[in-house]
Parts: sequence; structure tokens; C-alpha cells
Amino acid sequence: MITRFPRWSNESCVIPGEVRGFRKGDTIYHQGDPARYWYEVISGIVRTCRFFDDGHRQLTGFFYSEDVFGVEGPAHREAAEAVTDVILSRQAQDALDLGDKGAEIARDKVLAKALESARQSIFLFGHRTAANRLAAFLIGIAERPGASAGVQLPMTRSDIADHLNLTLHTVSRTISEFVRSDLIALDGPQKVRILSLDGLRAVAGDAESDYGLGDGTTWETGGLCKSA
Amino acid sequence: MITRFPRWSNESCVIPGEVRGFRKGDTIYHQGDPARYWYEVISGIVRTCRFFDDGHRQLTGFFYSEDVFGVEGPAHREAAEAVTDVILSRQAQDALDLGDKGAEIARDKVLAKALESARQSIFLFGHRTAANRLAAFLIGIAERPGASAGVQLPMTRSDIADHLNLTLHTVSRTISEFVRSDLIALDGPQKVRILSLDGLRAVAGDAESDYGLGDGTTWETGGLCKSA
DNA sequence: CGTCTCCTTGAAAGCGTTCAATTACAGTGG
DNA sequence: CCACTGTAATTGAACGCTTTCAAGGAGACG
Repeated sequence: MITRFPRWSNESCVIPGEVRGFRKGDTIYHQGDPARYWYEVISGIVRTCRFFDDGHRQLTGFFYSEDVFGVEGPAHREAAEAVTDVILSRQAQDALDLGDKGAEIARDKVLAKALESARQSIFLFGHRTAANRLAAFLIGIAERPGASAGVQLPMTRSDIADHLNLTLHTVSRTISEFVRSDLIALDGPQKVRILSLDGLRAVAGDAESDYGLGDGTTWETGGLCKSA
Repeated sequence: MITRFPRWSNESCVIPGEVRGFRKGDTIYHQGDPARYWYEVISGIVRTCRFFDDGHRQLTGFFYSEDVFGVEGPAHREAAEAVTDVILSRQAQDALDLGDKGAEIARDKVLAKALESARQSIFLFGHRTAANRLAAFLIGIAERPGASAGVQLPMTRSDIADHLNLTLHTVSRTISEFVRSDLIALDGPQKVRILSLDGLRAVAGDAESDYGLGDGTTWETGGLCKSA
């Protein structure tokens, strides 16, 4: 018995844009497709993937409810795929360039969200070892709004590996190490309980909270510029 | 004898915003400074850096003429430093949120540029080995407008290493390997001549040109959605 | 000519990958 | 209900790339 995902056309829906669902594993768009639309996740999880000549895969991001993806042009440089069953809303990329007053979502906001997602991915790669990166990844998921102590990992080990530039073996081994160190516990492969967030942070090696230290006056006073 | 960088206030300048110069090595803003401004590079090269608990450094991007950086808020999560002597233009982050008709640069454009830079960095990390990443890095620099066969590497090996998540030793060794393989030649440590762009691309392992393959109709026809 | 910074190179150690085998689990059909 | 099948996860062992430790060299500057 398969539940059906109807194709709606923004009928009686608070979220602007056309809405439809995809089943787990479906491709939403392919690498190279013309980027006529961008997408917002209503429910479920999406991954964006880039495929290399040698066949290996880079997952450039995971996108949860309220995240946006596919904001680029003129062509999608990555594919987008459904990690779980998902419901998405799409909007034309250029709809807001026209200055349409009826548009309810400012393109600014969309771009800012996409930029924030990109920065998050870059941040992950700043961590040197497998344990560093994986800890940072788990913290990132745990800090998502709506996540309790029980964290879901709906993506496979292989997905995580391709996101962190590791092999699935290293991911699996490192998770096992975390369990042995009592940093986390597993209730099945997909369900993680975080036992020590501080411990994970220590492994990740980033403080995350040392903002607001400077006085922001560098432009006026900083550097070697002593003139005038 | 030190050349002086005066502090201008957008006087007789085609580029809107306040302009000033920084000397090589200067800090433009610190990690944690309130992000009241974003910046555009007029000339020279800037790097953005994040510092970790263990003291190691991640260079999240290099920014050349016409690139923008520091587009974020409410605080800068990275520091910005001058790789070479630079001249910058800065603008208030919120100047364009007010809907000022006189603003000549749309915030859209700025965000889109920042997003493009971020994607470029993410792309680099998709490459698995040191040779892969370094080749992709060199190609990226060589493809910048204005770059001829003689490519300048004004940043140090250490900068490159912290950008690619490698050590400076591995960077140096890999460059030496490229020279031995006749992929590149060095006219001094900072000046690279690319002898075989195709060879470099092969090492990098990405085609870069396989866009436009799909038909973009996934939304309508794709996946397992067979309903209605 | 000494000092400093940056780059290069060698050798050994460590971590992640690769190759390989085993286990667990969901779905399917007998 | 149970065997069969395919996918996902875990774990072991050996290999290889990157790091680490260490030394030496090249160029700028005073």
C-alpha cells in the first residue's frame, strides 16, 4: 500500500509556491538541470550531491524543514535527492527579480538562508580529523530546533561519509568509538542519544561561543595604517 | 619609506561606500566583531580566517578584486586579514534593508556573490586527496579573469594548507610533485606557470563542464510519484 | 653578515582507506 | 511462518597517504 503524493498547485496553502511530495530516494533535480526554481523543505530531509569524474560523490548539504536549496543559476551544479519522504515548495528563481509586490518572500531572505547553510558546511571542513568532523556534525544536528536528546540520523553512514569527506567505514568506526567513550548511545543505527554534549564539543574542538569579543573598530584604528 | 593609506570617505569615487587601504598582514576585522559592514575588494587579496580551540586556523576563503566578504550578521564569525596590500570599500549591512532607492548595489547581488564564493570553497573540499584539492585550487585561481598562464600565488604555503585542510609540508611536497610531473613550473615560490591545464583537470578529477544535461522536468515527471 | 621568514625535503609515525568478512534487518515469496 | 534476498552497518587487518618531527636552504632586511 503506497501513500500517494498529489501534485498541488499552491491551493489553500499558507506557504507560497507550488507544493509537492517526493518519496525517499527520489531525485528532485539532476546535476546540470536548468535552475528555474529554488526549493523550501516543508517536511523531511533533502541532500544535495555533486558527482565527480571518478564516480565518487560529494554531499554538499543536508536540508531540513524550513531550509532552502537550489538557489543558484543558471544551472544546478548539484543534484538534489530526498533522504526521507519529503514535501517541498518551489518558487521560480526570477519571480522576485521582477519587483512583484505580491511576492511574500524576499529574495534577500532566501539567499541569506542559503548562505548560512553553505557556511555551516564550510565550517565542518575546518575540523581536521574524522572524530573532529563527526563530532561537529552530530552537534550541528543536535542543535537544530526541535531536536531533543534523541537525535535522528535518517541518512546512511555512506551519506554522512560523503558529506564529511570520509569513508563509511571510518564513520562507522568513529561512531563506535564515541559509544565506547560514553559520549553517545545508539538505539539502533539511526537513533542517537547524546550523553555528553560537552564531551562532543571538546572532541570537535570549537568553542562556538566566543563571539562578541572585539570592539569592531578595526576599520578606524586597526592595522599598520598610521596616517592622517 | 612607507607609503601611506589615507582614510577616504567616499569622495570622488565611482564605487559607493567608504574606501580605505590595509597593509599586507593587517587585520580588517576580528572574529567576533559586530558585523555592521560588508566589504568589497577593490585591489589586492583578503583571507577570512576562523580560529579553533586548539589554535589551528581555517581559511574559509580568499577574496580578489570585486569579491565581497563579511556578509553576515549579527557578528563576524571569521576574522578578515590582508594577504597583500589591499584597498577595500565597505558598506553598512543594513543600508539596503531600508529600501533606499539611491542605493546602487542591490543586496541580492552582494548575497549572491558571497554565496558563490562559499560554494567555491565547498567544492574544493569535495576532492579527496591532497593532489586532487591542490589541483582544483590552482585551476580555480587560473580561471579567474585577468589570470594569464603565469599565475600568482601571493598567499603562503601555510595559507594554502589552512584553506585546503592540509599541512604546509604536504602542500609543498605536492607542488613539487606537480613540477616533477611537468604539470606546472615555478618561477619562484609565488609564481606558477601552468604547463598542462588538462593534466591538472585530470588530477583534480572534475569535468566542470557537464552542465546542461538534464531536461529540468523532474518536478513534473520524476521520482515514484505516479498519482493523478 | 646575521636574523628572520618562508619554502623544501627526509624519515618515521599515525590515521584513514582499502580489501575482506560477518552480522543485522526489512521486504518478498514460498 | 520461514527461507531467501538485498541493503546497511560493523569490525578486522594491511596498506598508503598525510602528518609529525627534524634538518637544511633560499631570499629579504637591517
